[in-house]
Amino acid sequence: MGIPSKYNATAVEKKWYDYWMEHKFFNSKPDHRTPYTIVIPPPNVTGVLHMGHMLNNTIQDVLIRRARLQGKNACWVPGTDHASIATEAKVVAKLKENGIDKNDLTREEFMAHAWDWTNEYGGVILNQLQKLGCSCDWDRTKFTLDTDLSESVISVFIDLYNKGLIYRGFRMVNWDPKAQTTLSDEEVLYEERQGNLYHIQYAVKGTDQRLTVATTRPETILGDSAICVHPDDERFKHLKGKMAIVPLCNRVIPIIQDSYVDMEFGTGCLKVTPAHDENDKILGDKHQLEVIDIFNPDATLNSYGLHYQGKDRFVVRKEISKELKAKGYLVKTEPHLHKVGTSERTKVVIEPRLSDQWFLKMEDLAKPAIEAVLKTETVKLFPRKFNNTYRHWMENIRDWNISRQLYWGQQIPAYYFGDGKADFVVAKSKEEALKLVHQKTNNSSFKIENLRQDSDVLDTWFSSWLWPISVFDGIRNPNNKEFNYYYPTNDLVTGPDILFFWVARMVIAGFEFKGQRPFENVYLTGLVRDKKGRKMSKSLGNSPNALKLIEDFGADGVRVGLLLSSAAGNDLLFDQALCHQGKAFGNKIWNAFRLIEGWEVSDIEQPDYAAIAIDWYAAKFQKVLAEIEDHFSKYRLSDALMAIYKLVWDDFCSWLLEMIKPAYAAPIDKKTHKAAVYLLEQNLKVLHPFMPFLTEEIWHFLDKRNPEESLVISTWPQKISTDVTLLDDFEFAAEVVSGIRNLRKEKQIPFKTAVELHIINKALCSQKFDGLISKLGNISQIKYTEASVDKAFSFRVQSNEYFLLADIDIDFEAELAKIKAELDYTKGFLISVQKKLSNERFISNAPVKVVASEKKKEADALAKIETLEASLNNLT
RNA sequence: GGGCGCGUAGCUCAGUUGGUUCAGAGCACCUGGUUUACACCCAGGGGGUCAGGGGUUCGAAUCCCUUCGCGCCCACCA
Repeated sequence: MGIPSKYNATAVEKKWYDYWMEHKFFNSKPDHRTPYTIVIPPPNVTGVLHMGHMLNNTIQDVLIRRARLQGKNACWVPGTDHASIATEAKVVAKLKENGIDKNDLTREEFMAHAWDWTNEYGGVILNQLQKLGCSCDWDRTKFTLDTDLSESVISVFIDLYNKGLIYRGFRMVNWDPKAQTTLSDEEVLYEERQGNLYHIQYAVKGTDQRLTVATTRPETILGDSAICVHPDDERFKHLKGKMAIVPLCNRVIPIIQDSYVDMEFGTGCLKVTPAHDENDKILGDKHQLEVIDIFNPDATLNSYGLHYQGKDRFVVRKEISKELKAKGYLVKTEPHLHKVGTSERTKVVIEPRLSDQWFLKMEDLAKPAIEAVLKTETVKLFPRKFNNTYRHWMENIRDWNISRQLYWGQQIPAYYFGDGKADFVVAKSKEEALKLVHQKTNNSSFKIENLRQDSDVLDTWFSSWLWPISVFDGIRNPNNKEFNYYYPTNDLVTGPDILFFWVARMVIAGFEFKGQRPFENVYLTGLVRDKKGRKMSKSLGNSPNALKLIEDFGADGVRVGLLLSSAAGNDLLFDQALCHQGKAFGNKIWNAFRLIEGWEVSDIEQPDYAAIAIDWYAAKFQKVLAEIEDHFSKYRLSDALMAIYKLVWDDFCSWLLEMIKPAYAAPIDKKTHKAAVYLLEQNLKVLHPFMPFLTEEIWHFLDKRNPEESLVISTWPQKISTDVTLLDDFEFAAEVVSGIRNLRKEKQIPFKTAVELHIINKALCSQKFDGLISKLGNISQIKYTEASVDKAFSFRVQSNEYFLLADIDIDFEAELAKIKAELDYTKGFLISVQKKLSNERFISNAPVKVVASEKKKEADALAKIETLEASLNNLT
């Protein structure tokens, strides 16, 4: 089989992905090996691959592939999330396009449409993840609305209800008037908006006095049930016990006093609208005020809105302010910057609204989860800085509103049998519910037809918080083999934006339902931003097409590009140039492989220089391998990749291959070639998690023909002991080579011209690398000498002196100046070191090690000065 | 308003317990180099008052105080 000169990523990637799938290399079953498990953060079933997914899943794939190479039983469970609000919104929009209004459909009809839609468009993202190379066990693919997962959700709801942790409450919730559902606090985003502060006058009943309130929402005056002033406010003391008249609707409301009011803000008079503001609701409860809801669910005004009935809240705001002004009630309007809650999904302004909702008590549930992260560290966050954020949220946790007024999701298993507030039971089926009703009421005349199931569904996160458990069926069958084997999972990789939505709640669920952490480590990635630091978004159009990137740079190139500069938890400013760098790296590896494979191998003796070069790289590889392991242990994946990048590019390609490369058209000896191939294979192993396709392709060219010899299921390099002195010796030799190259460049001695090198080996450095120095510097002969050489260019490495003999005129003045400059610098350095050493407090306080190193510096400097002065004397 | 974090080369960032050449890496830039794997390349080079100021220390990018600039999270005053 010929080796193509260009690497064709697209063709290669498809070939190997199919091959891996065909041989089921990604599949996992419980066995005797140590499991290594990751559950994917399930993307929205309707989602398409974007940069965030690519980063996230590349990281997971790196971790899982490395674990697989380490001989662990690697299991990466993929799947999708039903994403109730987002998906339902898409289905509603789609139906609307076809002229169908959701409200005209029954629940069952709507669900049928939604499932059709999901089956048709859903899960596209999973195929896209395959293009990226993700080695998930696709046979395990789960969906949060699968029957088994839904059953788990329902059973958890019932369990928590029976424990007294779920309750029904009439509460102020975040209402999304577009989606017509409630949102959790986490789904509300606050945006700074320019609004107005309207100063509106209310008449005081029975007097000709007026008082002025300031409000940002004039339309809500129709729902006012009191005016509130501070009890200590001298300006309003005379109003105590009086009544005020609401403009336009002329309703008479009390003037109450409460220290909640901020005397400094606005006019010091607050209008109280308990139905439309959380704080007003609290005030209302305290003072037993009437609750007047003026809105329909879509945020148009209802009959309390008088002549504004049916109009949208924002339209009314404009119109009512005009009317108030015309009638003399509006005395002032001033610009006011304030924050407005908006829906994360639909972007519309949230309306605080009172309604019956289901809540989960969180305080006690959170306790083990707080302890696990902050005290015992059985769950570790990477980077650690998120511990503080986690603590802050968990210690101030509020009850979780888990009901949503949607169809798409698990319907709440509560069944009503009467009109009273407590006339319901919670059960997993109507039949069971009926039994409970009979028990509860002591009345067996209730029939199934009399039962009405709650129409709300559960918050999506109420199913995804079970994900690490439910994908292994750990709720329904807590003692099943798979669950016991794979759970707790090892690593979770996700964005910090869902630390509370999801991560914290999974920890809670893990302890509540299994008594164990759901995962050991949480790797929090940064957000992918554009080059200018802006969030990537559709509206800005700054998000690159993920699939196009893979086409252009190859999956390996994109993976490397993404990882090259993405430290955990830091935002990643994405630049396509990074992918280009990734692709170039692939090209470099490909060509290194072509070079090695292109050599003609012959049964000749191995040159000494080749033997030492091979030994050196073997030692270097081990050193870097240890660094890589260390980086991985700290989840510093980009550092691990950079270490490999430099190892392969600089040490393997630029040094090793140049060192062992045979002369033009000459063959290479068998032994060196075999060693080079072996070392290349070692490189491929550590590269594989990052660049799975390219490495597998090369691997198979290296005589690995059988499926069971595939790189993907190969073994991670072993740690072995090597001759570490070679590393220092090589560093020294490399400096000598650099010295030669510099002189050649400076004096314009072409590389083709061989030169002689004389060495005064004062530092007594190893001569092992002389052969290589000759080869890399094109040195005709190396001579060791005691005395300086006239008519030669010189340079120094530590206290060693090197002379390059070339057939070129020497500029003595220039040589002299160079040596003098070096001498001055070294003397200066010596003085600073000696100053430190003559400081008694330094000697007595600094650790022995540090003092010793300063002494060594002094000795080295002295030796070098001696060398320099000697050559200076020789020249003059 | 409360909390957390950041500011190091043109850009993106490492720098762990204050102490070995600790002032670094990658990219970008500049100079030179094409017959012999790769111009997606090779060899070299320049570039930083570690945001500013003060303090502790024998010693500070690292610890403390302060000023300035930036980001995130939470709560939210009508």
